[in-house]
Amino acid sequence: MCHPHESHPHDQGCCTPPSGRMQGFIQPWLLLLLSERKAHGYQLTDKLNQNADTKGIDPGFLYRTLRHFEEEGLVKSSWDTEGSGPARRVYEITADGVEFLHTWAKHIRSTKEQLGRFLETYSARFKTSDSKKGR
Amino acid sequence: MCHPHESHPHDQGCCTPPSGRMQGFIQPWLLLLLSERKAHGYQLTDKLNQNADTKGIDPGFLYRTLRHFEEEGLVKSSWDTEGSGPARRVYEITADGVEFLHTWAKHIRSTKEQLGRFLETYSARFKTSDSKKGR
DNA sequence: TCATATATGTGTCTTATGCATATAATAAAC
DNA sequence: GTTTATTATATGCATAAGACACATATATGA
Repeated sequence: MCHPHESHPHDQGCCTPPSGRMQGFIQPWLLLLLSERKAHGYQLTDKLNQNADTKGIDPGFLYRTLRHFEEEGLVKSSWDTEGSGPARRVYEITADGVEFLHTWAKHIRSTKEQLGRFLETYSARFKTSDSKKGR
Repeated sequence: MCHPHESHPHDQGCCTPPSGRMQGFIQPWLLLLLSERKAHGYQLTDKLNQNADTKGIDPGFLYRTLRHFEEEGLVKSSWDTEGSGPARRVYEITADGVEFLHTWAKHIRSTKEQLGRFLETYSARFKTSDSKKGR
């Protein structure tokens, strides 16, 4: 299991470059979206699906994450029974949540820089001396 | 468990910005180092520890990863019984391993770009209008 | 009343990785 | 020459993220 040349559905890490999304990438997007306006899970799914980087989120994961955020005080929720269809749990970001989004953004910036440093070293090692053999 | 304001030793993902290293970050570094010269695990640990981004790797993880790479044909190993101390298992990257490193690098470049797109959206939302309230 | 769309969840499994611990051989100390 | 430290490799176990499948509930239209 987990062969580099087969592409298993949910190969993450291991010896394969993670084919899926990087870990902890959806969460800051959720907080960012909620910082724009309050929304319920289904709406958030729609918005995430409009962005290639966050497309195809698992609803189970989404709702669990939102509940988790609420436990942590990053968001708060209330039921919206207005309108048609089943009730929606509407999430709203808290001050703590906004603060936390800022912390998360700093982390993402630093991760991006780490990746940049890897790519620099990598490029220095393989600068055009790619010894392209066929392929 | 996993509260944003407590900093647990190995908080990864969840609702906290991952405090440790991002998933799948050490592996490409290992292949990159091995693409420069063959080495045994202990040497690789030393080299990783010289880089702030890869410092403090767990030996168990290192050796397991190397064995895994070997199963996948990305590296091959042989015992070095010369010199003092216990035998060292010396790892050498294969052609497949080099190719795979390139694939991995592409993935890292794309992840970096994803992070960039998040940060752009984030900055657009919070451009200096940080509404700094004390804190 | 039965199917369908909307909306929110739970159960469970795999995998990555950290931490603790085990093993083994040689070198150095006593 | 036996104990201790250093070098080196490896296994066992716990946890957490996330994917997948499935369960639940309400409203609407046929």
